Amino acid sequence: MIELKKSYSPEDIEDKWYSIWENNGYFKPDLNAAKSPFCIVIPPPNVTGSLHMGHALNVTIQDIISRWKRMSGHKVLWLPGTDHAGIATQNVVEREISKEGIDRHKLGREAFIEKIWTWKAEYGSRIIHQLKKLGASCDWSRERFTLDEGLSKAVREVFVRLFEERLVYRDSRLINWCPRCHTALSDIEVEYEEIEGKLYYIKYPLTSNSEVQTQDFIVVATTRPETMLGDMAVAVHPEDERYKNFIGKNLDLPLTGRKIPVIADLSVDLAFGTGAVKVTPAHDFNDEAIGKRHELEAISVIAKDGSMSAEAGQRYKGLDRYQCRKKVIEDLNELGLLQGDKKHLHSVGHCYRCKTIIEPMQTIQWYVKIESLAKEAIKAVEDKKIRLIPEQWENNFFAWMKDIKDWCISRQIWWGHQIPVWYCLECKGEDGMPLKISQRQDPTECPECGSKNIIRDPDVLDTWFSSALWPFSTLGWPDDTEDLKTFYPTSVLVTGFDILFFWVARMIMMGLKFMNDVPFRDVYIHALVRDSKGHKMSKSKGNVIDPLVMIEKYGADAFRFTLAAFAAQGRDVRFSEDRVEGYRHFINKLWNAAKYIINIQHPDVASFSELSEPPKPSTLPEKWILNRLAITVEEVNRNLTNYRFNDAANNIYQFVWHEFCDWYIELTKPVIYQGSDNEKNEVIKCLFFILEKTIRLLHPFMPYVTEELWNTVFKNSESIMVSPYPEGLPKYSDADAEMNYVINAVAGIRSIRGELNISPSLEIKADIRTLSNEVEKILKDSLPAIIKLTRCKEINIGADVKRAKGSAVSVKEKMEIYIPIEGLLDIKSEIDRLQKEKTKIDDAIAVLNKKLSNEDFLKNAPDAIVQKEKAKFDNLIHRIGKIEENIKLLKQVNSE
RNA sequence: AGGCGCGUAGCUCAGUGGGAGAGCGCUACCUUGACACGGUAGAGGUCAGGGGUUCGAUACCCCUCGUGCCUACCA
Repeated sequence: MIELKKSYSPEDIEDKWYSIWENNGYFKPDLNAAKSPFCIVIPPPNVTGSLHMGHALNVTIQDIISRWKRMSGHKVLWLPGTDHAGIATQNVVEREISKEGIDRHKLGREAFIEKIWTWKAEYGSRIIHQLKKLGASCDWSRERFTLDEGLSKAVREVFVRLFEERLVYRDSRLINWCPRCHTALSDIEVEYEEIEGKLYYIKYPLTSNSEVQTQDFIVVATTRPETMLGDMAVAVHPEDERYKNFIGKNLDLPLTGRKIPVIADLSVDLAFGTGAVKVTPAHDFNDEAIGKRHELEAISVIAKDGSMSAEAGQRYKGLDRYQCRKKVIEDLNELGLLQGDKKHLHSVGHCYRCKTIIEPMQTIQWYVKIESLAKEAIKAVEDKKIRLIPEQWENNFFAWMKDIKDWCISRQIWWGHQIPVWYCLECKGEDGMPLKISQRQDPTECPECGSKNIIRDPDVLDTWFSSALWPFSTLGWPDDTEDLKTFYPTSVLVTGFDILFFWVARMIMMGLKFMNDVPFRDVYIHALVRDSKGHKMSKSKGNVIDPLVMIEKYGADAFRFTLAAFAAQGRDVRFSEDRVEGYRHFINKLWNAAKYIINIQHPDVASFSELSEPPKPSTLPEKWILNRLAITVEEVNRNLTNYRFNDAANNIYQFVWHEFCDWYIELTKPVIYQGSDNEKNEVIKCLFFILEKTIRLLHPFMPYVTEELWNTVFKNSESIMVSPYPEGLPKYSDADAEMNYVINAVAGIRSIRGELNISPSLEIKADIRTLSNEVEKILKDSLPAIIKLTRCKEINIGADVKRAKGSAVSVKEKMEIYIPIEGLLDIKSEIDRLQKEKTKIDDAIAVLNKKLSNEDFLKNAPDAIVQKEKAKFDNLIHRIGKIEENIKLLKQVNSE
């Protein structure tokens, strides 16, 4: 005897099924199977990470696709792994050890890296456990980490080849520097944030031996007064009448004793500030460009830790850049050279890892020459070798790729792939710098001069360098592995738009360069998960919803289904917990439908669970529900193909609840409880068939509950995971329209009962005048069901049915429904009752009216409460109208 | 400043050249042999506003307002 608990409780079964799936190897593709390959590589979460809503959405979508494709007959590889996340991880561990009063420099490079590995061993698998909680069907036997031996080999190979082809180079220029992380950052690792600063107006006096009057000066406007210590010129627009006479003259740079020239440059905006710009080539990107045009020197007055350098002068040296700003202002003020300041809104670059304000800094770094790589990537997208979904992202992609700058790939940190370059200290390369050596094996001597006096570059590669190789490095490249042959190019990449440039664009470039083929065919770009107000979730804002809490409260299935239902293309997700609760109810609904079905008493009921052929019914409800199922199956498959997960989820929801449960199951009850064994046979077959198909259809969305039902109700294969996905079911196209008449008849009778408040326990008579023979036949065939659903004792159907005196009417398509209410209701006392109710409602309206015209209430009550009260008010108004109508109807019936 | 979105029920959101929808919330009734995590009947919307195209616009085009994001600039 099969049994199901009264309601579904996820906590009992989720972990159980997950380990059964994993232990039975259902997540592993069979490479020898004669099936077409399908592959997704996971966007590797940071090892430091813990599951957030973004991951949850991302992973749910990938799992839906993977399970769907697996059931649809592909050999599916969903390859998981984690990213070493250079700066982020180093920061986390640095914070950890600082609690013990240690810093990494005291510890030394090797010992520090050792610490990180220890930390990774302990905490790095947390995120993996959390992915499993969601039900992710990844092949864990192929799990990768970006610092694995194999992936490191790929990184080495790629770097050396780029080096050999001169696509990487070393150069000294201004870069974004994080003084806290103590490393260079690439352009996109800088986040700009609008902050309110001050614009200071500073007087730069003309040098006294000039022919112009000595009291003359130029006023410059700056937000960063401390950088004036490194000023090399003041630039004005060549056409600016105010300054024309100054061009070529010298100014005394206050606080320094240096003299700097006034130069003319077209980049100066006449309208901004004073029209005169102080030029600090060492600490500003625009100024660097001006400096280059005018062959100015660059003096770095800020050191790499954000303090002032010796070049800033004895008075300022060692001060923090912001302390120095204060001091410079004070000093200028004392000298009478500060004209004033005003508030100024401007956006300032911050480190994307630690949020420290970045400092443009002159350093030597490694770069990837990107232009040729970008060209190929653009072409691949233009030629539709890669599809971006939704397509609108192509615009952003092209815009970014066409304007892309060389990629700074060296980082002055310790955690990551150390750059495989050695410098010979004995001989020089073409550029006059120490000779650079980059080989697949660590060199022991200089290949040019044979000197053993070589040292390795201490820097590591940008963490995104190894991520860029992920689609092929994880499959075994540079070795020619079976996995690589089978699964590259991968099928689809599922990712958020926030890493489109960090990651996706670079994978495309590297894939095309080193595999001569795109890394994936489709890129499905999903939305960001935001809070209910539309803000990004972040710890500092305190608006984070923890996916694990959702799973614990509602179960993974309900949570996953919610994410799927929210995942409309091209729109951000504003997460609301109410929806999760709603979908948990949906699961319970499904659970109870299953309970209804297996509780049916019938001698052969067990045999129906092994049904594989679709039933061939002759009765309308069965034809109708099979037709609805066939159409739902078709739509779900189509929507999944088009990455329309929300539509697919809604298709199933609608079918299960509002068609299968609301109508079909109700329609089966007369047969199940009163029908003959033969009639019952047909219906039971159909019930089992629908249930079986439905849970398979739902499995990619709700893996756990469907597996549980599959194993409880059906025993025909080991797991629902390896059963085929429904498709191509037979349709009964006429059934829809025919069933509609039955539904209308039922709805019409119910409507009258509801409106007139006829007790549900009262069995009534109804008459239906049909306006076509077809409708008459259909309704007569379904009579027992209609009677049962409307709790009638008798229904007359026919073309010649007349409206009896004193009956209420409901008009539907091709039929008129009459219910004689004389005798059902004691009309006089019903009118009395309604009058009394009317008085009650009148009072309630008066009270609410008073409340809603109370200004204190409107001012002080929360909006939601006010809205609710207003809604109540409207509702009461409407009800009073209805009651008046009904009183009128009853009076009329009474007089007939 | 430029680009890309969004503005539909009280809230969170789907949707479409012809019928305005879902979940939650709200009102009334109902413990009807799957389910109160339920059922039935209801209320609630100038589909932001204004123009245009069309026989017909919530949907397509233009403008305005509001709002979000991205890129650039910000001395």
